[in-house]
Amino acid sequence: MTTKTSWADLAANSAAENVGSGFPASNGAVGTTSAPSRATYVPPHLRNRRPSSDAPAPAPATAPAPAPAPAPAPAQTGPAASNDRSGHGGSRWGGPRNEYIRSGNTGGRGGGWGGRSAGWDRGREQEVNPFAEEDGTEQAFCEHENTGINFDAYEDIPVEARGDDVPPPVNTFAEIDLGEALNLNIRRCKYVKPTPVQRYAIPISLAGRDLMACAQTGSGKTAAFCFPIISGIMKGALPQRPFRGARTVYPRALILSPTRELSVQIHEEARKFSYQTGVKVVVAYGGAPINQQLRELERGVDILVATPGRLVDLLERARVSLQMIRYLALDEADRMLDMGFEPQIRKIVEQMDMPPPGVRQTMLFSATFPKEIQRLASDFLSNYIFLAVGRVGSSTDLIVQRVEFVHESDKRSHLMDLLHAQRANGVQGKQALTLVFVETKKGADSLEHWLCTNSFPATTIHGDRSQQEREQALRSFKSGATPILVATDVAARGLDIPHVAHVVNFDLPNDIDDYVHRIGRTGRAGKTGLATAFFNENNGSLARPLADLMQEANQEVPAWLSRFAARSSFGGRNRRSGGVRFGARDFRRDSSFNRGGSDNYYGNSSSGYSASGGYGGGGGYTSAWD
DNA sequence: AAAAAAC
Repeated sequence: MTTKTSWADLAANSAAENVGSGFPASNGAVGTTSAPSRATYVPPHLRNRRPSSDAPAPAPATAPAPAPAPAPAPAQTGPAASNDRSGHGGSRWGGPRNEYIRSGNTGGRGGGWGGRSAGWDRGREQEVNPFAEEDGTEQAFCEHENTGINFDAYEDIPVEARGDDVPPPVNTFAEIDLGEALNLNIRRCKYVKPTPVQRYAIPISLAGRDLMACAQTGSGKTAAFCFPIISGIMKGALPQRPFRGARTVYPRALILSPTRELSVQIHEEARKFSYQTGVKVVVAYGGAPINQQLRELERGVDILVATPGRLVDLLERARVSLQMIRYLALDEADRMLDMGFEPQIRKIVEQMDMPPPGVRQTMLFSATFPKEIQRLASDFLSNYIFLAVGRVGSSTDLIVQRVEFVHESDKRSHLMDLLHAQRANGVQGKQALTLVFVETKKGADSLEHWLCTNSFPATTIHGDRSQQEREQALRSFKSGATPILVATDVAARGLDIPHVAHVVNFDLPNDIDDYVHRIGRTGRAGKTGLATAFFNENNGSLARPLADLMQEANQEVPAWLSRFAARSSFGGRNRRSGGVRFGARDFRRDSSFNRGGSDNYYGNSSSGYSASGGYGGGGGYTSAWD
């Protein structure tokens, strides 16, 4: 067994490093209020009808328009607008750029379901500025963090793009014709240049191609599928809305995700990207009052972000039709297609009124993509491009992974040691954010209670809590009010929680995929993080894949773990063969599915797949870290 | 075996 103290010290140091000096108090509302804009939402089918008096305002041909937007030009889209690369885009909603509006509606983020009616009538008249509604914590971090994506950490990333006629990648956002409005939002988000997944996925997607992408969430995966969707909807031909009933809505794009919180997060991001583009994004998920979501939908929806259960409900009520869907995106696609979700997904995608593959454009994103799931997924795709953006071993030094042998009965005191050390090293009395994963919902409640009893401010998120409690827990954790979050796998995937310094696998998962996703909650955006796992005799089946994973990530593998691995190295999906960890492989390459598509390798000078061991491990397993 | 996802 290794020494406790060294682990604890490591945790503490890493935590302190990540917290930085300016951990602000939570919840300082920012953003000012100014005169409401008069722009209203115009549904896509009306968007080419521009009032005759409203001639397009001339704009400088080049300057990226820091000036106030031209007069309100309600929702001008359509082919005419689409070719306008230099002109008056960016302001179809009119109104000055700095109309930072904070409506009671979305300001209610902190307040649960109540109080949302307060700003309702006002809210429908204006588009809330999504850049102004961050809480104080986010705002304060924003300057340092958003601009601080550590692109150096993304150098030397091997990429495989495979399929017919793969469009070449871009190096800058400027090379892509996304439109002025979207470009302005990209600048507002302080995205300086595209991340690797964006460089490859956006051109592929803009070319209208289906895509299976294995990519890291922390590096801008959401934007990678949102930008082309928003751009495409802005430029797209105007649909004839089919008649079904006054209350049925016809979104143009559908984004599905496996958890409610992830859908909320995607919605928040997509709203930033689509601000003042005229593209309306709505989110629908369970556990929250459906009436409110119905009202949102009635106000118009171009992009619907949803969890599967609530969407099926809406479809069965005929409140949503998928007939006009042009874009389908599945986030965490391998999870969406695993045993628990597959029937629901098939129902939505194959058995309702969604256009078939080849008519709609389908994009699947995940970090892990087991071969058997790839096979399932190919049902939803048409002549797709397989894209893998993986890190080579050295880059994963960003997350320091530790494994300790801890008997069940010792886990709590062991956790306590880690937390004590972190608290001692906390900055300004604030503890670094620690995310503790457990196996069961009961276990989560029990551990949370025990931590609180021992004066560690903790909260918990799992599926037995009300949605209100879940969202409150997440907010409280993010703000630092309760710097310890005990979670089940509901929080394992996709959630972007800045400043998580330490992920503790109090109970290890049975599947190495889940481990990969869990530890990916730290070390995001090129920053470092620490992941500690408590391993004991109950985790035997994970020994081999865990040891392989750690070795490939240049982590120190304890000798006792290697012994466990040698003992239990028989078969199973968990088993990794060979040294291929951060590579990715298109299952079409080694199956009868192979249609002879061409290979496209985009390595950079110093490393590529060959340098990192290639894809030839034959493991049939694919992962790009998160 | 557990977790997630509708009411």
